[in-house]
Amino acid sequence: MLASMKWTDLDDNWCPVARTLSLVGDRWTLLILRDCFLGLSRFEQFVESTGATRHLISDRLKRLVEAGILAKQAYSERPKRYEYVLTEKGQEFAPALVSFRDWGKKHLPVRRQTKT
Amino acid sequence: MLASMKWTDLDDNWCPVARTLSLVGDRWTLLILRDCFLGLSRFEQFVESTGATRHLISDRLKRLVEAGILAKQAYSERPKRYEYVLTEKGQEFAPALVSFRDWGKKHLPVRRQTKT
DNA sequence: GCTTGATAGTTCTTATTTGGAACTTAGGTC
DNA sequence: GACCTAAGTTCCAAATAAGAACTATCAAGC
Repeated sequence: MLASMKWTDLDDNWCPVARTLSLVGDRWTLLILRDCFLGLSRFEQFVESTGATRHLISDRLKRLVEAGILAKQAYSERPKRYEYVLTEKGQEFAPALVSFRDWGKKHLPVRRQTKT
Repeated sequence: MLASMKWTDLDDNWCPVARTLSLVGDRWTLLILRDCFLGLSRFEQFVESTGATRHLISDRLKRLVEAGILAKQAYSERPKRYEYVLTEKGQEFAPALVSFRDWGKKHLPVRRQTKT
């Protein structure tokens, strides 16, 4: 690996960690997955819960569906409304998120600032 | 969470996953950690192994040291040369990386393209 | 004591990605 | 027919990353 590269180029890396990161190695993507595990499934919910822009959510959901981690399902025909649910492949991300959760709980306690 | 935000703003989020991601929710940061677990410790090694730009590596190492995940240690006094090693806090990331590795091995087999 | 060679960065300019807000589409409610 | 909801898209400005060259500090060779 002589020259610099973009993260999407990692998808064919020899290392399974790198390949995984080429898909989900991104703050918002992982937050969306967290939300899915918490039971959220709709576009507006992801926007509200993560605080990311609609543009980002749109892009990341597309990526996740393409990767077969989420599935886009119509929950209403008229008007057409869609929701995103974890596939089995997506479900298997649980251990990673649990690891992050545990690490965060142990090492990053909330500093309760007086915020408005 | 009404307005959009930056990922570094996640550091005081109610969710431990979000707080963790505010630190390491970034492709290169996690790749650097992977490298550390593989035994790498020097600037040039990270540059070569990850394929990220020197700028990025520099920035991410700083962040990781600040967060107490890596420690910067001099391995030579003259000339001053430093290496980066996992702290205990950093070591405890192992389960997350293992999860990523396992997920990648299972769901993202290498497509052996004939690349130059 | 000048040149070459590491290592660990920094600087610079350009390109790509995000942020923020408004707009769209398609139907529903009052 | 004015307003509402959900799920996006579009636009421009701002922030971040890419790519390459440059710097600092010493060691080794000649």
